[in-house]
Amino acid sequence: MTAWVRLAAVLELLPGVLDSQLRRDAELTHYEYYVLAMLSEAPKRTLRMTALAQRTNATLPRLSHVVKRLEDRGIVERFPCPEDARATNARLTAAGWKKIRATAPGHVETVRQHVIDVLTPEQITQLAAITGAILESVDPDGNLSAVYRR
Amino acid sequence: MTAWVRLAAVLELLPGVLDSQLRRDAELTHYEYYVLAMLSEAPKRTLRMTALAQRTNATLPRLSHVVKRLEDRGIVERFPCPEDARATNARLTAAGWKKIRATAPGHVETVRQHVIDVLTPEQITQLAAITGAILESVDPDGNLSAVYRR
DNA sequence: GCAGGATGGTTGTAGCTACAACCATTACGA
DNA sequence: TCGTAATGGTTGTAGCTACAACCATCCTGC
Repeated sequence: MTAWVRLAAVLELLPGVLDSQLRRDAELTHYEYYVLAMLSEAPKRTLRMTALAQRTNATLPRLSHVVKRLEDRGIVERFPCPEDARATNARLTAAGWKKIRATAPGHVETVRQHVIDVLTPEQITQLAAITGAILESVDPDGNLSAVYRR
Repeated sequence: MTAWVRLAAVLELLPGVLDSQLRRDAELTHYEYYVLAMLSEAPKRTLRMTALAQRTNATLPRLSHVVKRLEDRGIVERFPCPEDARATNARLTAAGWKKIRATAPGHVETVRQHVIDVLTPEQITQLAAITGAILESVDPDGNLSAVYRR
């Protein structure tokens, strides 16, 4: 019971903390940040919408709306995929690359402050195992989140 | 890194799983369920708005909107606090009590399925300690969540 | 070579949350 | 005892997400 009550509280509170730091410092949602981060790590900073949705644990409609807004802000751009006329590619613009480079340190610091630094090394290992088990039951087929699969 | 990526994925995915089970089976949000659960455990099934907001890890405006909607549905009722004219009390109605009694088993089962049952007893203990540490840094003054304080 | 389904993606909209502004009541200090 | 601040709560609104509906392209079997 204690474990569940606390986990529920973390589920409720932590996203708000992350969001408000990013909104304050970079006018970004935590989810938007994640989108940029995944793009920035991809070859040519480009990813198909479906792949990006998987990596960011989101549905396609959600991603589509978010990318549209980021596109309006000049942070990403979309173009049709040459190999598959159905598909759309999303690519980080130069401005987007600058943005995430500038934003990352502050965000990483926030994550360290509230999660990593308050745990012992053993606890971090434990957390990886625990969240891994939960993810496997929440998303058994691995439809989402190819990333967290070891 | 692995621990954080997975935790972020849990933060993104688990609420959706809980929400959709409750919406499907009871037309309730996970947060609304939590509100009803806290009321049902309180003396006289009544709590002041501020206390209820604390126990549910939410801001007062959010709670106010939610309670208004629950009131419209006949699940809770509000009445001014006799001792402090500023304060408002929220109380579970008979219908609300029936509702949560009917809903709890299914919700508990979902939580077991996705969290409790996929972990070993040691991992559950570890999870309580880990989330406890995170909560303490996210909410150092204990402004919220009196509940999870041991 | 084409019918039917699967895949990839967008759009419309209802509903919830965050934030700021606001009002009423109570507590406190000089 | 009165002015000021703190407390308790509500409301308005902008913005994001979920869900459903929709369209276009690709694949498969026959």
